[in-house]
Amino acid sequence: MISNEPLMIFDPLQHEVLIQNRWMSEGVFRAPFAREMTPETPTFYMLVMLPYPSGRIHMGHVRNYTLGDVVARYQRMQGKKVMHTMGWDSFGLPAENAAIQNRIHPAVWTRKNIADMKKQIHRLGISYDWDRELASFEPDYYRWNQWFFLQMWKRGDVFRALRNVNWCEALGTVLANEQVVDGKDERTGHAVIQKPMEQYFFAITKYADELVSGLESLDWPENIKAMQRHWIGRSEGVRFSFKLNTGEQIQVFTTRMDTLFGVSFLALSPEHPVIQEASQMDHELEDFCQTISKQSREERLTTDVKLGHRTKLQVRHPVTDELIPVFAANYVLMDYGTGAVMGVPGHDERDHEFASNYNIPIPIVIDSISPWEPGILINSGEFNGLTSEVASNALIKLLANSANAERMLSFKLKDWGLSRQRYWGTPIPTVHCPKCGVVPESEDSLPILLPEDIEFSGRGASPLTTSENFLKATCPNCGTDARRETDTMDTFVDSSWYWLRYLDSKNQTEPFAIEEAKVWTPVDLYIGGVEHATMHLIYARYFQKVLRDLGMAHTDEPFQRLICQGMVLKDGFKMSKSKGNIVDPDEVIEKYGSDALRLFMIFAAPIEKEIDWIGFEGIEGAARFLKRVDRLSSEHSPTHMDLPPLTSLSLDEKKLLNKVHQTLHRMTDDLEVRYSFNTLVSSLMELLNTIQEHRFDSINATAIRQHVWDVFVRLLAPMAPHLAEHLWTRLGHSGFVALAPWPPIIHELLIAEEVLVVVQVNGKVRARLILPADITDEDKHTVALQCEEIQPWLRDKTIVKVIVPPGGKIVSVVVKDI
RNA sequence: GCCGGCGUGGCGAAAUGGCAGACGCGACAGACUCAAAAUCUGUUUAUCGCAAGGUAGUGGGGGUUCAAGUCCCUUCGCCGGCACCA
Repeated sequence: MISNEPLMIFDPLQHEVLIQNRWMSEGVFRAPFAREMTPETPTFYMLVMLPYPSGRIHMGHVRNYTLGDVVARYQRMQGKKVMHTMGWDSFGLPAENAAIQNRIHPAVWTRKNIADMKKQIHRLGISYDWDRELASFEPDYYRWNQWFFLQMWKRGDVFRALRNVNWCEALGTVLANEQVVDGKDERTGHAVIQKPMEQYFFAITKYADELVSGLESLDWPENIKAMQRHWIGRSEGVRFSFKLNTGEQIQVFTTRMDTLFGVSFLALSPEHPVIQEASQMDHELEDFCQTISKQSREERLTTDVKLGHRTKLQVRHPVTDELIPVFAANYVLMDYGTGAVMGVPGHDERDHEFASNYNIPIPIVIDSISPWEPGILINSGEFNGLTSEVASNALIKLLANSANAERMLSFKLKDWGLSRQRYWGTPIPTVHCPKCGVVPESEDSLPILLPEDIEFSGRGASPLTTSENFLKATCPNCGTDARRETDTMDTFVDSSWYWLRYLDSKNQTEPFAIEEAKVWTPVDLYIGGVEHATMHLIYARYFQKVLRDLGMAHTDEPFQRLICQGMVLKDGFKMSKSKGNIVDPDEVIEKYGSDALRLFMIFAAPIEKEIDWIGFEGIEGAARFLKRVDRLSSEHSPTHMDLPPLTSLSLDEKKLLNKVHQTLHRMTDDLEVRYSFNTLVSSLMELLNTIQEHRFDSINATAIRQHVWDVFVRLLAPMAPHLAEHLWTRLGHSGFVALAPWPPIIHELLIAEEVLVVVQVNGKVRARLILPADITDEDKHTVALQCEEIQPWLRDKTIVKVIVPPGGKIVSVVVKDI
């Protein structure tokens, strides 16, 4: 050891990089493969959401990665092997837009952005295993998207169907929802219409029920679970048919079978086949359907005026045999339920509104508190007097044969449309054969590579259609010349399994080895933005279930615990380039160091809340704290002496050690159970204040101080790892604090010698007593009643009762006037 | 409209039914300094009081409890999600 160097005061700008380099060169954060570990080795998988490489990291990233790093570093100090990695969600629209605007190839643009962001993330000192880094735009990654697609095709999980897309006639291209503003292309202002196009789908609705029930077992925030439940929208109901006068049947879906006698019309979606057929002989109906079809989905959903058109069709009520008119109505959606609704205006708000507009009778058939609630049936023939539930069951039974009534589950969740008419994505591995139709590629032809000879004009069909070489293919079935599929995959496919690729990112023969997944998954903790609460987190859960059924996963759910962190704002607004209110992390690091930035991010607010970046005062506070730690600990000269026997300690010394171990206990709980991060910092600040107040100079002082700082520095290490590393060395330790064991709690030091007991009279605090910690509850009772401070409050009163909660810190006396 | 969450000092916040405001920021005062910065010390919910101390207080109202920021009911406000889902 060089005598002067270890006592050096820490200079973030100078020392942080050196420490980062040491971590890197020694491979401190390398995660082992399952095959390198014994089965008993404890592991922890700490995952943060895969970032899009936009070019610069922002404070939201800093917050996310710092919080993840706190957990990763803590778990490592607990002796676990930790999987903590970083990668790039590097396909998607922005790269393609950059290509159109700046004539730069998406791959070049993306590579540069990744390099820039990586440099920034390095400066934060996050403990990633960079050997496992991945980027979804590399053929090495996306070939496995294609491979999964083929496996899913085999299982019948992929299908093709028509669905509306945003079509811009002027550009001859499909646009993403975010590119369409007010029914126009955001960039050029050309009109956008809805046009049905044939596309690929993953049959996610097959798993809809499991995606709802699976939420139960997850340790996720309630609001996220609620969002997912809502999104999937499971509802139990009945499907049955009404007969048209032509003999044809119209199936409806209802959750209120009990209101059957209140049906006074049928409402069908304008896209319903029965309406489509009828409109061929009814020009007014055709016009109506035309009008509605021009509305975008958004328009249709936001108009509160319900539009309808009375058709010439009528159906028979399945029980009463009455004639019921059939309407086409804009408020009925073809893609939910059966696309047809039995109109019960007496007991459904929307039907009521519609019926009022079109002078349809409004029969009342349920007696209940509110017209929309279940109750007792009235005006319902032989069913009168039954409860809604009993009547529903009876009606289903009655109509089982005559109207094919059966129970049915319905979901709001739609199948996952994964086709994108774009270049910068995973090519879908199929060909269009004139003889065999759409045929999947063979596995050994993968990867289907993105071609380089592409023109980016922003108009016309997918850029892939401009590559002659790419289009040329042979049918894997019959060998005839075929045209290669030009659709690429939704980028949500990339992010639906990446945490498994991290486990085995260099594997050339399979997406990952199952043995690795068995050891490392499910992910123990996943941290990311709340904006991914539904889409990404549902798609990822779906993929996990598919993988399980392919025999490639051993759990039903991918992410056991989830935390969604709040955004980082500036003056109440989201930081964004257009608002010019971005605070660049680099700027902060250059001024205060990354430890200070990290500490502030942890301390500023509870993880799930927003942080408003008002100014740099918060950061300065964090930097000030770190400087105090550095200075105060530098007053101590390291020693190898052990902690003296506890019996030889003075009260003052015990108090300090007490605080140390109470802090340790609390912080361990915050990290292990509560996942409360801001309180970690305040606990540590409190401890520093206590250390500063206890500057005793006794025989045991040096040995005690060594213990105090040994613990303190390790508690600091997950949050401010650079300074902690520096101090660890200065305390005379070799090796990295990052790999040092989390300090063990000395239980004798957890219990204070003295405790504060509060005496309340009628709920008001009247005395504070310092009593020996081992006092019995009986003695507490006695001492409390005798203490001087409460006597005035007992004068002229009768003591009704005295409550001493077992082991508590309070004595509650209840009195009343004599 | 429905679902979920949140309302605590000047500000960010803490408090596992048991001392509300820990910890930090800011502010004010003092020490050091020729001065400033940095650092250190103290004060900082309101209100009454010279003080000791009292009283009120966690959006509003009500309740349960010896004890409520915390649990229950109700009401207002803010944020997020979904939005004709039959």
